[in-house]
Amino acid sequence: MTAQNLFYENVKKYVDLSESEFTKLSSFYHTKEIQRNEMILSEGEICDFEGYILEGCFKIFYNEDNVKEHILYFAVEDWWVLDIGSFVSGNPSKLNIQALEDSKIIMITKEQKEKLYDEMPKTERLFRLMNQKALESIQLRMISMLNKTADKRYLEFKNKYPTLEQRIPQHQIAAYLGISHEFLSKIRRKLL
Amino acid sequence: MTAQNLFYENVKKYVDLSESEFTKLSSFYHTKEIQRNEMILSEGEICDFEGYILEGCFKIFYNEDNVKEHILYFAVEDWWVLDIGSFVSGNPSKLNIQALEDSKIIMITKEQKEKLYDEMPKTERLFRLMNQKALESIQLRMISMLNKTADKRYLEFKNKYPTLEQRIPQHQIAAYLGISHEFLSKIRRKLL
DNA sequence: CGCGACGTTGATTTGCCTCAACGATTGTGG
DNA sequence: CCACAATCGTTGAGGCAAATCAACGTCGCG
Repeated sequence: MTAQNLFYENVKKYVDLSESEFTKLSSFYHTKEIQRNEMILSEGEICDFEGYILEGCFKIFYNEDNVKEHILYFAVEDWWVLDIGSFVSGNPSKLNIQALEDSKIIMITKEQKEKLYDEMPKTERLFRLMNQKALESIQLRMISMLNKTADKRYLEFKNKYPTLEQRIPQHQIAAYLGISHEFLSKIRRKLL
Repeated sequence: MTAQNLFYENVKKYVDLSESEFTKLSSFYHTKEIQRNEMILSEGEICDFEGYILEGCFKIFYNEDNVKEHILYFAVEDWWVLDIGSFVSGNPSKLNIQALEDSKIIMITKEQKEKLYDEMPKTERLFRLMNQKALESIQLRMISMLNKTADKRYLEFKNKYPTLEQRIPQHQIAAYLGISHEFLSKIRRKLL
């Protein structure tokens, strides 16, 4: 499967689109290659794009006191990268988005997105469903945060994203789990 | 403003609807009065409804080992009550929803909701936008969880929902913040 | 080679939990 | 209308989970 087809397959899970409709949908997007460590959004900027990942991996994170990073989520193939708050409201973002690998995404600007909704009303449904999925998934994580100690959350993460656990440095996983990297190291030791 | 008007005003924030369109939209919903402490969803059931609160207050919570409650969110006037995961997928819910006050909501069944989308495509947009708002708000809370100690989170909560802080018993606020009620009590003492 | 990114380990401290005991208030059935 | 239970909040003692700080080893890379 080519990278572009990944998008088509994914879209078709949510709405019926003919090939020509998909071609039209695609025309609103443009491809972008991003190098490892490149920032595609920095705190204070307005997020005027929405990206869909064809290849690679990103972290979406919050920077506390310019010292500590807290990772809101990792995004890999078939996920979205944007700060939805900033994208929707047009307010400056508090988040940062950075590539963890050389990556390839397709992007749409806010302006184009509005046009897309106007010209292809079907996409309202597509993005409603995708938002629902995202909402569900972050709710599950919130429950896990309220509920479970760090070792349980780590096991859950490994279980849920076995490939991510390989691709991403441990100290970043710690920043996602909400613990220090030292403590994650100690958890891993115990689990052996 | 009557309770019904609350719904109209809220909907109009997201999409343009004529009065007759709104009447049609309303016809998909039915009003329901719910008494304090009544459960409208229990763990294991399928959430086949979506409710919009006209009056009152609910907690949406997860029950750990049938002992400890973790509150995913509180919902008051102009919020929604449902388990979106169960509602969308049709799988049994892990969540519970209970009224904290005598309440009045309007409800729509899953079946009716599908019909609503079919007959009034504009509502796709309405619910897409509402989901976006919900997504943004839970993301903010997740950052706060990753980021802040309990006393900061408590102040943030008070600040953001000053009225809720009055309406809701402290031990429930503790369950929302992810701390024990004893510890919340100690935090409050310090803050005096 | 030398430096920066990454990971490990130990010592100490701190945030928060658990358990237990105790008022105050509310609710409820007799 | 009282008695009693249930709910709610407070406080203290002790313990555990996780943070912080510091030191050190490894690896990849300019």
